[in-house]
Amino acid sequence: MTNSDKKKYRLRAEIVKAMAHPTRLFFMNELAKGKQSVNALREMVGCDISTVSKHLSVMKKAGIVVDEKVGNQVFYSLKLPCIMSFVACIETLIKENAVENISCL
Amino acid sequence: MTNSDKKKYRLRAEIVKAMAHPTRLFFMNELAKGKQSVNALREMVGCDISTVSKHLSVMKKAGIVVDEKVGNQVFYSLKLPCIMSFVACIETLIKENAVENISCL
DNA sequence: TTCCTTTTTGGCAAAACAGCCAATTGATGT
DNA sequence: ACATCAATTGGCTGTTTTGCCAAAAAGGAA
Repeated sequence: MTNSDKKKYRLRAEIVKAMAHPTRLFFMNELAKGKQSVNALREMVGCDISTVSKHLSVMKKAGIVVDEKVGNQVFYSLKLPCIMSFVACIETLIKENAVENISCL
Repeated sequence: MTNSDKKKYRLRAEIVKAMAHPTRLFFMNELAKGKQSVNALREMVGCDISTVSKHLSVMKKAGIVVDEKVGNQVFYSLKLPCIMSFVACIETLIKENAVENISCL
């Protein structure tokens, strides 16, 4: 594995890691429907606003979402909708796994 | 967020987490080309065989890979090739981000 | 059986992550 | 200026993850 390969996989991992959390996957789902303020997202998940803000900052740093200030508040939106096709694939995998579990009974 | 929603996102996160590591993303790439033994993968990445085995076991538990015993050794292969289309999407995102960084100079 | 090869498991210490509170920053209005 | 609302940041603790070594399984060959 070359050095630039290592960099490549580290870069990919940074993005995948930024999705690897239930709350952040939920945000992706909501933001795919349209932009939302930090507080609106907070209300949906019910945890501390600082926690929400930190989740969003991780996603922003990875380039998954973009933020936009409107007056007092900050709206986040999904940067690349193609990201959601990946979620569809994950769902396929979940269904596959479920079928397998059933056949193992 | 309903209870079954929470479960849904936890389930998704489990799979995404199993990909969220440079070494594991590299393995996905290699296994997409064809099955490989644990030791062959170890030689590619250069870390301890126990580390490799644990990475693979995480991926297997998540349903990303399947294993197959052949005599002495164990071969792993990618379960759902569709997973790799997600990597393509990540690459798009990386390129997008790179372009943005350039325009910020 | 004994030896050798391949892989998995247990255990441990270092590093990274999650989520809360408190304090701060930023924008708006009085 | 002051108060208020929205969001971010710092700091802290508890949890999870990583990656190594050593030990144990699991096969195959002598």
